[in-house]
Amino acid sequence: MTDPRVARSRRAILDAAVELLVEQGFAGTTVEAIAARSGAAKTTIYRQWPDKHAVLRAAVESIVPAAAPSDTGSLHGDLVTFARDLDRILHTAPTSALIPGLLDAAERDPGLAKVLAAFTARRRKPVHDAVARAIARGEAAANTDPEFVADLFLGPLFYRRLLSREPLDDAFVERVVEVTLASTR
Amino acid sequence: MTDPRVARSRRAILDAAVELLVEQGFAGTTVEAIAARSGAAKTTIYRQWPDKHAVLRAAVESIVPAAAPSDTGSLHGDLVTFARDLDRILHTAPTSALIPGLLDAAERDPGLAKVLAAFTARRRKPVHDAVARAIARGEAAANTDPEFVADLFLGPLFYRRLLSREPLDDAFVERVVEVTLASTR
DNA sequence: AACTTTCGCTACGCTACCGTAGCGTAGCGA
DNA sequence: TCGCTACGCTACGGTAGCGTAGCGAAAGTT
Repeated sequence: MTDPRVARSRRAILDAAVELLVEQGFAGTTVEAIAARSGAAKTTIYRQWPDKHAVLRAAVESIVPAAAPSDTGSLHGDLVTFARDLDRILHTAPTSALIPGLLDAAERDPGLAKVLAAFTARRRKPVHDAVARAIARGEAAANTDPEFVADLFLGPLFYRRLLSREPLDDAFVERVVEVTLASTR
Repeated sequence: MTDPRVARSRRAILDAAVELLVEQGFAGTTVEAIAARSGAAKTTIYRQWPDKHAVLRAAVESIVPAAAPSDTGSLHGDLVTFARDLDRILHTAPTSALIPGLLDAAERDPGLAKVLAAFTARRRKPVHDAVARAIARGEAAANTDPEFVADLFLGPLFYRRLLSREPLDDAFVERVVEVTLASTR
């Protein structure tokens, strides 16, 4: 159905684009640089996408991170595990460096705004699930609002990453989890 | 001492730059557009700043928002007032539209990272002060960590603005304040 | 083996911007 | 009134980057 050559070049191009987005940001990423790094010719890029924006959008879409649903048996355990995971992602994975640029770009590009929404939703889901399990176990109050828990829990974590630029050390995570748990009772 | 002509053109240029930053973002803001909108000649811009980056930095610096220290007599009142104020700023003032771009630019430009740090610090200060007053009144535990309170309180507010893009309605603010208060006891 | 499709390559045209030079003019201060 | 300084204007040189055209070669397909 699909020519393996197309799949190959497509993957090489998107990988290179992601690398460059991480290194140079949205504004600094050029089609020419993507071509150079991927080994694909610029013409090949334009054969698969109509313009630069489409390429960047596809690149961002290509790395929507896998959600890591962890079921440790307690809400406390689930949240701590999740936060550690998030910390790792926010400091190592390419995703992290992309977030600020994505936030900015989403402000003006509706297409990227959708990608961002998908990102956010995928981030929130494990929290929702953990809360649902906790309610089922009787660990959390039945009327606990999963949405609010997600805001409350994820807010400080992202705030540290984006605004105050401090690390998510264990003590901090533990305190945020503690407060979050308290709000579910 | 300072020529009024310099002050006048400087202000016109920075105002125009801020407007354009809000509308077009960092990448889309050009010196030529700033010149056109401000009524100043491009040469005048380059007489006052060495290059484009310096102009944009100055523009961002020129709108560091005034901190609104509100002392209502209770930590609850202080926080609610602060959150409403923040909501207003985050949805109307030019500051708001600039934040995502600033976050992204700070990722690569150390100069702007400093501006961002100043921004953040100024945001956090009223919270610190409110906590200090609450401790003095005996309303909050003496060992309450103002830094943590700021993270806990501001995190969800900014998260809503940047990531989940939902409004800061009264019910949400009230719940966040409630949880924050609980953490100080 | 014959074909079809995609590829990489080179070479462009074009536009948008950056940053500078030189000029005559208008506002400012003494 | 008279210098001084900043101003706006026009005109450039130079660069980076987008997107396209046309080609022969290579990799797939039947």
